[in-house]
Amino acid sequence: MSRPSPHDPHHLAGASSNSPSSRSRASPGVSKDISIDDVAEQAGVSVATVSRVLNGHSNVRAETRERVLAAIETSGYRVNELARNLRTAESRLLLTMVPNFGNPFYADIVRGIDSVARQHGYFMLLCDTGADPGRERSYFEMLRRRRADGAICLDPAAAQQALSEELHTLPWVACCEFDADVGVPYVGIDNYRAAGDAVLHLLSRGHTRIALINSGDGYLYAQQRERGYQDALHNAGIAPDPRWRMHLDSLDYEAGAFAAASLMAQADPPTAIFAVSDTLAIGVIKGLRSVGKRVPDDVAVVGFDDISLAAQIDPPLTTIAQPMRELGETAARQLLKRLANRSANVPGVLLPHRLIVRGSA
Amino acid sequence: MSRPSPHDPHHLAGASSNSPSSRSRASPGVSKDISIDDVAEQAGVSVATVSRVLNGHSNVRAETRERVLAAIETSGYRVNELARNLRTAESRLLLTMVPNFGNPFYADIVRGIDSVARQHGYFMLLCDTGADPGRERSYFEMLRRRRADGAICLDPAAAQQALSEELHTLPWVACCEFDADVGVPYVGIDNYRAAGDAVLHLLSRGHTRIALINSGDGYLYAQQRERGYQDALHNAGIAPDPRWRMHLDSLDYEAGAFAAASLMAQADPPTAIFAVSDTLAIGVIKGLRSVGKRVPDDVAVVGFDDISLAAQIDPPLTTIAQPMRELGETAARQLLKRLANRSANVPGVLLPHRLIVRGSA
DNA sequence: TTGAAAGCGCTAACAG
DNA sequence: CTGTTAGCGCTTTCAA
Repeated sequence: MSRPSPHDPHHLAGASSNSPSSRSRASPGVSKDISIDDVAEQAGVSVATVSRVLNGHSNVRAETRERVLAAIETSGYRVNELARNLRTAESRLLLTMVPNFGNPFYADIVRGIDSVARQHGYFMLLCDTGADPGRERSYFEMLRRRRADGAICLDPAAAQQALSEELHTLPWVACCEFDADVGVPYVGIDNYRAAGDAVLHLLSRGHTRIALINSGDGYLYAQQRERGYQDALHNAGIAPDPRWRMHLDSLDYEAGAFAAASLMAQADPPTAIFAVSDTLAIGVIKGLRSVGKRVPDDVAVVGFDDISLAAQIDPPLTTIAQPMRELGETAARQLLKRLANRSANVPGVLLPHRLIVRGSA
Repeated sequence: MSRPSPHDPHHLAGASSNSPSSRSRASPGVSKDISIDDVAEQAGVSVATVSRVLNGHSNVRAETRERVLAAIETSGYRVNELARNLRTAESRLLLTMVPNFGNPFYADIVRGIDSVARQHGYFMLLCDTGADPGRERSYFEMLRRRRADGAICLDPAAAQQALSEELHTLPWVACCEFDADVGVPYVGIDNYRAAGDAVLHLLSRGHTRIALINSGDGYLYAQQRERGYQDALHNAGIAPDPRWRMHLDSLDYEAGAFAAASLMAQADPPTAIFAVSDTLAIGVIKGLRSVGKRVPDDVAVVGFDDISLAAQIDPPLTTIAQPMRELGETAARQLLKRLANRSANVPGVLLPHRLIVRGSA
């Protein structure tokens, strides 16, 4: 998208006008709306011509274009995108649904989406669904009502599936949380292998009593990571104690702290903990400390995601890094591709993760 | 907004239709769009009547209404909001501009805005400006182009002012970061008094060598808190050492850590630090630890905001709490008020802060 | 209680 | 290169 386009947010018709004439026909307080007709009249051309210069068409004589531009400038005209959108049958809005935007994990993903969207002349609407299928549905409904052109959904697969029968025809892609078999384009990482890598690291440090602090079952990634954890342990000839597997319904710091403390209260407590998210892991470290355990000396901790805070805590968190920004960018590009060609076959894509070894394990 | 409204996102015309007839006229892959005309025809009424039932008008005979509803249901019709928006000349979209949505401080504010917006049939578009006046301008431009009806801006006052001449006529309100004299409706807290309260607390703990870690001058709140800090000290008969006042261009953990370390490298280092944001304060604690200082024994730390993480770190952070959720809700209500009545006089409002004493000071 | 008809402001054939 | 014109799909007078 290199040439100036009508959808480029930076292509501001008359935006630099500070002249008082911008409000030439203003009645007290309210500035009267100027339409394309006014501009046409002022420039002595037809609305079609104005529309052409607005949209950067080349078939306008330079001199005419200047005249139109001047009229736009002095009148302070702004395109009415409501009208444009109706006419072109697109809203140029993309939805991004997250279960909880207080979770720092989403920040960079969302930035990635936003940046690609803007590059292509779209705006991104961030929607907090609270992982509630009802809320989620109401956002998908925006697609049907043409308030948005497409969506990227990071909600739990469970919530997605609750709607899936009716959702197949809608233009959206799943991000981070997806069911490869469901036929919706997706982008994410290989959660199974990533969890395995985390366990392998702990194993290589000599741990055998390794606990898993997982989130609830609504998330597919949770199941994938759990299988990765179990298989890695089995492959090492270790039969994991089921008491060491915890399932939490929250990713809050508190939840992690609580889980860690209750793990330590067991008879033969684990010497290492793999938490499926950094927020959880940070809580775990706090919980450990509160019951007098040192990290990593008494208990090693590995997290997941590599949020920016992970490097800041004490001790710095060893974790599996997800390429958040790329995840978002890729998802956005997939969606755009689907929008450009509704029948395009957009495949699922898996991006690489990597283990970041810091102080906690 | 108690009666079903055309703008209630939960008022989903025909949303519960799962019948295959929803795609009755579908060609392979693409489902043909159904318009209000189709519904009218199918129900044997005029489009005007369909429109009336869509909008919950009472002047439709019950039997007719049923017929229309049935037609909507079986056809799987969805209102085209692009058309509706053009006709009613509103987009039902509100913008929220934040300088950096990775900053957890904004999470609850944004939730507050979102919740009030949704209650009133608006959607909220979250915009990350990066505190860049250019980006900010492009979002304000959306108002002029009618893509959004109003905006709430949390950007630095400096960025707002860069645009202020042209922005007076636009429907927006400033939140948290505002210049009361500029004539734009605002909501925030009394930063001057809040900073004073933080200092008073440190004073009451016996500290006299109190440092200030502040953000850059672009933020008005920074100046207000700095004055609060200075005056509180002066009133206690203390002349603060200028070397103890630091100005950072970032609110990152890293920045706080670095500032703390360099403070401690001074000849007569302070025994207490007041950081103007919790993220900074968390970094400060880490920085202190990295140079071998204990908190609060060697150095006391007070933060600002009371983000959820504040209670989780070690030691738990003493801080000034802002009523984030209420700030957002109030800002949204102010904006809505202004939208409902363009000439309404919407005053600025200050919400109460409070000191939360935890372990760090 | 209902319908006919006039646009909302714009884009895109189509014709010149 | 430019203008005329027909809508996009909806809401809303105005009349009946």
